[in-house]
Amino acid sequence: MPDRDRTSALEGEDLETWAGLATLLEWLPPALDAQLLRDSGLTHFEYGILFALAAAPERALRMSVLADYANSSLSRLSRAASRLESRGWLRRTPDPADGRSTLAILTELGAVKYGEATPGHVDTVQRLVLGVLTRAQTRQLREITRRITHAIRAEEGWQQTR
Amino acid sequence: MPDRDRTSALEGEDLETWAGLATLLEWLPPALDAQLLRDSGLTHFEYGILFALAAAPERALRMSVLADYANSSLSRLSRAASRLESRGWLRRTPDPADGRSTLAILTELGAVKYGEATPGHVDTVQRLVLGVLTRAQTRQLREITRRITHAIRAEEGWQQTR
DNA sequence: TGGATTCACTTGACTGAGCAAGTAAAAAAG
DNA sequence: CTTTTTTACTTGCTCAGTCAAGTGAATCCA
Repeated sequence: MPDRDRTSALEGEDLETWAGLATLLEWLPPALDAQLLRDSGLTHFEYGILFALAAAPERALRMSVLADYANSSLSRLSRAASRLESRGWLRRTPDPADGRSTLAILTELGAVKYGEATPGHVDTVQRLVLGVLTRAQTRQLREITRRITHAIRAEEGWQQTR
Repeated sequence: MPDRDRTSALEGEDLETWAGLATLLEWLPPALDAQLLRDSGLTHFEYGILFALAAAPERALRMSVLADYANSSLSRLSRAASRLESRGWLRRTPDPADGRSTLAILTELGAVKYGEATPGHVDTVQRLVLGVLTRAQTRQLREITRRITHAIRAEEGWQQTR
């Protein structure tokens, strides 16, 4: 684990690295949204919700669990769920096991929608990300994102679902 | 340059890699904003504007050039500039050389603000990103982001300042 | 068992970003 | 030189996201 000098300005290679990542942070999300919106009328965030539900047993998850999977605050998820619900792709019902919880359930229509949206999205991820990296880089990227994510979690006391 | 199989679902290591990056995309920007907002009342985007101006000759740049540096649409920059202007950190004046263009100029107050905000921000970038990576990983990250960014630019016909 | 907490959301108010339409200046066309 | 087009923004509208406050349901605890 390195601990390079901590002067008070990013310089040289570090600056380049950081600038590159910052640029990625600005450009990649809009690029993903653009394809999904154009082809399926979904944001990447909404797609993520469908993805998580499609993979879940009974195609159902508690809102709080889903929020966790989708890296989302509960409030953001709540609004997104309203949108998806109004389009018939999702429905919500109180959890019979605990009246406080709400189950988000992917409808049949939602499952179809998810199936239709997937190939284009996967293709985009391949074209923009996985496909342009070598195997070694893919492996490194996995480790790199893991380390950064851990650092973030450590940073902010790690509050559950924010 | 690899060209691995293109089935229509992300699986195994590819899925892990992508999930890791997607998580980073959700968590890192808020983490950066959180520190900057708490300590300096600036978003990362606004900080980027101050950074670009501080490094520019005369501390001035045309809005369109600045938009490019800040990975921003002109409309987004225009609003951000209004906010910064109302707080006295920036002023705008028509470019004497071309009346269509507007020069964004960092004020003395803005330069001070930038100076005060920088150490904390740099420290955060070190703690969350550069400091948790090995030298080799930093180098790889630079190349990885470069490749992905290029792929995005290629993708969308690359429209100037969006 | 009953009153206070805690939990799991939902919602109102506000802010920031995107898109499309508008404006003024410069450049190009005729 | 006038008209048209292009350039460089700015702004109104709408919408997604945050924060804080609100609402029931479950749990704690005396």
